[in-house]
Amino acid sequence: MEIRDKNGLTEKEFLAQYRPGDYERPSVATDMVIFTAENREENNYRRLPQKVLRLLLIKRGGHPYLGSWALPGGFVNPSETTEQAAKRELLEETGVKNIYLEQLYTFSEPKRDPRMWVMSCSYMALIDSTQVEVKAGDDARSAEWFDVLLETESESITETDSGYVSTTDYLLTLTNTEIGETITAKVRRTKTRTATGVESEYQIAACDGLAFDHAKIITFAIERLRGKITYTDIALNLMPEYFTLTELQQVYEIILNKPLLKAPFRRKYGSLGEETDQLTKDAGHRPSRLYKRKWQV
Amino acid sequence: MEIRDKNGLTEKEFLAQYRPGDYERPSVATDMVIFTAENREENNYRRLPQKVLRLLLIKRGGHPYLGSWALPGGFVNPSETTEQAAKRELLEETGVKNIYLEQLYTFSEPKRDPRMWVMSCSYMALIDSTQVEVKAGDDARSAEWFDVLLETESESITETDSGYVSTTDYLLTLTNTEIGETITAKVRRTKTRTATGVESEYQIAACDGLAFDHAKIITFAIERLRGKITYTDIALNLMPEYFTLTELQQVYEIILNKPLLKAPFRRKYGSLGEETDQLTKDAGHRPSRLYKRKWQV
DNA sequence: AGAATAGTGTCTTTTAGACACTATAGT
DNA sequence: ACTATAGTGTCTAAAAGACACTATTCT
Repeated sequence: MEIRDKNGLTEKEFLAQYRPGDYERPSVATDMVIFTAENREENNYRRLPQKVLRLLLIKRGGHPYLGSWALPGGFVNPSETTEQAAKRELLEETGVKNIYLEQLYTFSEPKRDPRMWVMSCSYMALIDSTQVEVKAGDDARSAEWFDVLLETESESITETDSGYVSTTDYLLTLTNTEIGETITAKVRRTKTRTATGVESEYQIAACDGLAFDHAKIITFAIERLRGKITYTDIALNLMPEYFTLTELQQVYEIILNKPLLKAPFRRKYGSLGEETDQLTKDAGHRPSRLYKRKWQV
Repeated sequence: MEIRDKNGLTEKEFLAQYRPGDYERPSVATDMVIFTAENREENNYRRLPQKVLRLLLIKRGGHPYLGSWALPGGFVNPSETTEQAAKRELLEETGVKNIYLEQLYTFSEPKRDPRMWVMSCSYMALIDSTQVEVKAGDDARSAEWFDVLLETESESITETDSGYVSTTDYLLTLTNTEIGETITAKVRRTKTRTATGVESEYQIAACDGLAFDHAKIITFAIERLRGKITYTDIALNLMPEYFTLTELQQVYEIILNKPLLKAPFRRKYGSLGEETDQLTKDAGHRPSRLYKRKWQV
């Protein structure tokens, strides 16, 4: 390793004398979309509890977006990776340690934070509701779980001479009935296909109660989740260790936001669980077999 | 918008007086894996030219990794997104403007650059070889296209009591016969599945001639490319406007690194092209119909 | 008995995989 | 005529979709 550069320095000498320039650098933060699937009890004793998809938001206690809700997250330290930073934040916010965590996308619009240049490396986390124990919010900030609903309001495709433009208008609704909060946002996804390139873009068309570009990040996360549950086993990360196949199907249905047929669902996804000899009890109807999470390889 | 924070400031007043702290910030760069599919002529006049998958590397003219090859890229400016930075670099390196570009992953190991804290937001670009016109390298740096081969050397899965550990050893070989360079790297991918979480990790086990963690980035890009060609139309981005179905099949074969059967391939991917009434000529065998790129919606 | 859910059987349609066959330009 | 590739037909097996049927527990 005795190669010398044009100044006659070896790599070791070069690094010893190296001083970074003083050009501007961005702050880098992680933002996390933490999903969980929770049971919502029915008042009819015979009825099964319904699953709901929820995500964690934190009320902002200072400017900017004071009073709005934001994804949990924070700045990355020089001694850690973005993933380690996300894990650290996750532990602080939810007290959960070993968790499914997946990098989503790095958002880098220069003006996405009105204070300064901040890039956000976003992550999606999936946790099973039996593990969650959200820390009591201290004075400045309160954390709450919101029911998630992402609906496609309209979709259109326009053919152009060299490609097409496709537009999807999403309506994102986040609700928490206990504290009486409802957040809505409209996110438009545009995909422009020309002869030699594509542009994919998310725009926030309307936003009531969500800070920064977090409506984009949440939409992105739900799209990713929808895409992945059909061909991977990530849905298991939302399930407790023992679950029934109907519960698993409900989780698929709330994520995809559409009903699925029972028999084909069981044929396709039944293998995500390992049959046990346990049955549910006191259900007011035929008991259901419990399955154990079986991670696919 | 007259909400005031605990210091009695409105958002506008807050932003006017806001001064960023002087904590350390990372430099953020983009690194690009630019793929193209090129024809390699055969010396038998009857034989079809074979497609090869190539990627662009740049020889480093200074420390660190002086003399090694690196992915094209550069630092992100405060006025642009990472994607705009990638496009700017792409134009500088290849002279290509409208291109398929996809964000891959943000690599953030604090020590991935020995000089300082640098995060890399990596992108994959696909360009069709008829568009490429690599700029002549100036004195300090030369850009070259390398043939790409990613092979799975070994694969193993060990079941643990609460999950499993799966290991894939990849051998990455990049060659350019004209300049007589061969670069090899071994990348190990480890996926650790425990009761309540997954860790996915890429490690460089050996590396000869590639700078930084670029062997990881390239491996990641090829995995993504392999995954996506089976269920999207991205392979079209590697094709010229008019192509034969055999050429398209060859592109699939070099990316997946395995032979495919002709009839099922045509049934599945034939619809990626729109039939024209043009035929190839002077082939020494039956001419082939030309198809036009047909972007899926 | 009746409500509500659990779980299975089976039909049709689609898709994937494998392989063999026919077709055609150029030398 | 022969070479090398183009392009199609068809069989089988597997998967997806739809729906109806039977089974079981608790009140």
